Amino acid sequence: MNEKDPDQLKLENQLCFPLYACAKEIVRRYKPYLDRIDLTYTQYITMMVLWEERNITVKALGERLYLDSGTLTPLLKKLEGKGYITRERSKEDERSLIVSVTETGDELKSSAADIPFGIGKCVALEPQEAVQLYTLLHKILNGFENEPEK
Amino acid sequence: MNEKDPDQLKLENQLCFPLYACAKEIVRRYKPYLDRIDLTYTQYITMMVLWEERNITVKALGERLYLDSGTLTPLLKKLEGKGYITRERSKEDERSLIVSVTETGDELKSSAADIPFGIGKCVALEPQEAVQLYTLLHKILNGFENEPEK
DNA sequence: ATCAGTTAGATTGTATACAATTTAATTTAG
DNA sequence: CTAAATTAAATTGTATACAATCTAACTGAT
Repeated sequence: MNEKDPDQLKLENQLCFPLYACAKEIVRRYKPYLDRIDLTYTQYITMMVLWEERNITVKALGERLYLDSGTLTPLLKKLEGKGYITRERSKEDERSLIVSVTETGDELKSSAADIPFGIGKCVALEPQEAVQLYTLLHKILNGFENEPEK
Repeated sequence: MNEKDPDQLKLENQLCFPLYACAKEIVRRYKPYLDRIDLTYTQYITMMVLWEERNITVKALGERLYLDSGTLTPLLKKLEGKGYITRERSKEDERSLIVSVTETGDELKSSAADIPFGIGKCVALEPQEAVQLYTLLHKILNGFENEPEK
């Protein structure tokens, strides 16, 4: 496990690569399901937060989704265009934009209800392995939160 | 674990989301290291395959990296522009494009030698947990390979 | 109260990703 | 052998991502 072990630069010895590839491939497999409700994957996880929170600022949404305004601003404008959300400035702090789910957006949730099950079928893990993976990923994500301020 | 359990649509109950977020955040943490050698993450994993294989067709490269020509063609043209690779049609089959690492591209490998170690520090996992994660991710990826032809 | 510093979003520019289509080369079926 | 089918890249169009910058709104220290 040397710091300069040249084998560390082999693709098969990387941890990040299977993570990257897996995430990408699973998101790709969402597409046929998401096409039916006219959402992309990023739009879908955004709606997921809104189905739960009803309304949320762009900043809080970005923290939940690990996305910044450069990604969210155009995406939220698209969701607004589809009529699934509204965007309005906060009365208390005009800098903040509050995103809220519309009735149409809410109705989408029932159409999405079978998606997690459909995706589950394409991930070839036993239930207890899925829990293991979930735990490990969240451990990494929590590690990021405790990172030193840059 | 009902097929229509509404809680399945909560972000925190998703397996794909932490996968997506983790991959994205780790790639983002590569940036300062990769900036030094003027590569993006996708260019880096491409070079990693080339450091190992010396030369490879675009098709085989795409299979290794789970990327298609729509992503690879412009990326490979950039790597060619930087002088790290060459691109030439195969003599045996003019449809195939063979990508080869140049001497300059090869020299890059030693500059990259400390990157895996640097990234390792920002992933807060014990060595045995990293192995566990590696195993689970490869199990999912292998599951994809055995998928029915569409 | 004022202005320097901070904060929230929006914007700009670059680089992926990928579906769908196109083009050229190769293979195969009749 | 030749037309049809297949294959490998390239191209086109849409949608992320994210760093860097910008703008407007708020905060805080004096």
